[in-house]
Amino acid sequence: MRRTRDTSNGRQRVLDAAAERLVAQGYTATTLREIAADVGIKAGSIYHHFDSKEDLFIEVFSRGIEVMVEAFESIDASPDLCDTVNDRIELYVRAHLGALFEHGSYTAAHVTAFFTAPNELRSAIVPLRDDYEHRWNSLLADVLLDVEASRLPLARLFLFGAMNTTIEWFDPLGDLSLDGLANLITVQFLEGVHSLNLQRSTQ
Amino acid sequence: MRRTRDTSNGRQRVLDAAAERLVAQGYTATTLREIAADVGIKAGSIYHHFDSKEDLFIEVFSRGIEVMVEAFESIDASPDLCDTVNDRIELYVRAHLGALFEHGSYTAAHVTAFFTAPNELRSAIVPLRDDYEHRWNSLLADVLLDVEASRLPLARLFLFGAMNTTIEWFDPLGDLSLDGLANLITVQFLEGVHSLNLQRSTQ
DNA sequence: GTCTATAGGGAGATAGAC
DNA sequence: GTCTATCTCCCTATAGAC
Repeated sequence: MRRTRDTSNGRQRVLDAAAERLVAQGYTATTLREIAADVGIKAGSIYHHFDSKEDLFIEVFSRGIEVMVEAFESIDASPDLCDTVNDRIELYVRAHLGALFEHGSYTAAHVTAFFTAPNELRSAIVPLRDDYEHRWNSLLADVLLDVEASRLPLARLFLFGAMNTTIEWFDPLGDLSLDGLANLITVQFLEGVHSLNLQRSTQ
Repeated sequence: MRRTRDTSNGRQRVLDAAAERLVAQGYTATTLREIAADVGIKAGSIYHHFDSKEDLFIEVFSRGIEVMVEAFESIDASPDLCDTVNDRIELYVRAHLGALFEHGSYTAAHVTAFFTAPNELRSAIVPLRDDYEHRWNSLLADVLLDVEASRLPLARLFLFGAMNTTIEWFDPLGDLSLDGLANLITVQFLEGVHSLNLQRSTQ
């Protein structure tokens, strides 16, 4: 594998460092000086790659969603990997968790630090977030034909809540594997969502 | 109702303003100048009430947990309000959501901004968090006798994930009431948690 | 592509008058 | 209990040398 001279390498390392700092500290607490030090350059040099701090972090957050979308689409592309509806959903849950824990810090940065970013930056990212959420809503509507459709968007929010907060406590090196975690979340979600059919309409 | 001269009133208003700013902006982005302006005083005056920014926010976060604990204990104190296990859990879920949406911004501030605060501050709060989480683990263990006990701590984490992220999307003025939300979350959680008994052991 | 040097602004915190 | 004034520090961002 030939290693060509990659001019974007420095830029990439800045992005990686920014994502890691975001997870640990949030937006405002993360300084360009720290990021530069992590990479081994000076703060001013970052402006050769990005126009501003906001510009840099827009790219980090966007990449965080792209990682999730790519994981989601990789399941879409192989629709015959499993037999049952439950197993199919579990694949998507596993992909989402994989984006959080196995493909760098970008998705983790997005999930933990998005709400610590300035409003203007968030506005630029919201359409991408909406797109990913829409994919999930469509998936659930296509697959859970026996569940009242109007309940699914709310159920998805509960599912996202359970999945995304794993970033606060799950240890990939602990006893429970990501596969095991995906299985547990999926089973609990699917049993729960089916129960909504039996439920009295809400006040 | 006689209105006595209350020397802690100014202090209380600073705390309230700090909690609201925390929800909107996170720890580092919230400045003492802003908080002072919200209250109608100058930044330097805050130091008459608190030793430091960190000191002020420790009190905000602590109060956020106290509100949850008080809501939890108010259910403990009236154990004969309902017949079934499900209804009983629903009362606690409703109390937790009430702390998030109906008793000021303190609990919301804690849930959204805790991880944006400096490490030293977080360390001071962690024992209080642990205490509240322990109450929930005990509650579930006492009440869900038919569920394998080792699964309950994980199930509680899923439940907290679903409850706490409602702060990102739930609108108390919308069509769905807090009672309705509590009912939906509880039903989905309980059906899901019972399904764990049937599940293969995880890898 | 990275450096040094620095401009310009805003943060937390303190001292002392009122 | 609040004010004004100010100290000190660190941030983002820019300019120009190498």
